[in-house]
Amino acid sequence: MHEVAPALIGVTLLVDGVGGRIVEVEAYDHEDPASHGYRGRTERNASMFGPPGHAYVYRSYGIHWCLNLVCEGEGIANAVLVRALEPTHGLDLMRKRRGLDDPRLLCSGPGRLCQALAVTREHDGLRIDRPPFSLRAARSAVDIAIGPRIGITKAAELPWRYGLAGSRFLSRPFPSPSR
DNA sequence: CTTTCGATGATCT
DNA sequence: GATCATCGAAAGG
Repeated sequence: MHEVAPALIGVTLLVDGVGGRIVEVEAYDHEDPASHGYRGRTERNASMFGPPGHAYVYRSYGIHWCLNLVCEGEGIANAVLVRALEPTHGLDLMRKRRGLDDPRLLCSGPGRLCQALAVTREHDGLRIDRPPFSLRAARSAVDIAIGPRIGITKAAELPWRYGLAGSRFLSRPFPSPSR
């Protein structure tokens, strides 16, 4: 899980040919009170418990969709929330879907990214290595930033957020290395 | 720049 | 009935 999450940074994620490089991700494991899988399998989170390599998509705040990639063991609810992309493919379509021009605002957040890529409940449970999804390996090694996760109330202190250090496309900057 | 707040609906208690 | 892995607009410094 915590090997998979940072390994996703820099990977190109496309849905129907539209998407970009993953620059921000958060890990949620089965012993994590903040995870949807923590309290066991339900109708909503069923795909979290399915085989790895599938998508888990859920509705957030009744308004947005959020996309996870399920990792590791079938029957174990481990997943990675995709929080931000650096748009590289299908910019015009993303602008149209989002009603915005600024590339920085197209995919810099889990809800925004799903709107830009048109991810919905229909993608829940689909394999992420087959159409409409596609993944392309990172072109080269990247510098990974680590910090606390965003927007949660439980286990908020755990540093399970991973990102591309210094990227302009993060949903929020990572805390400075202190001083 | 910051903080606050409403929208909106499925899910879970 | 309460919660929520969010966003964007609005208001205040």
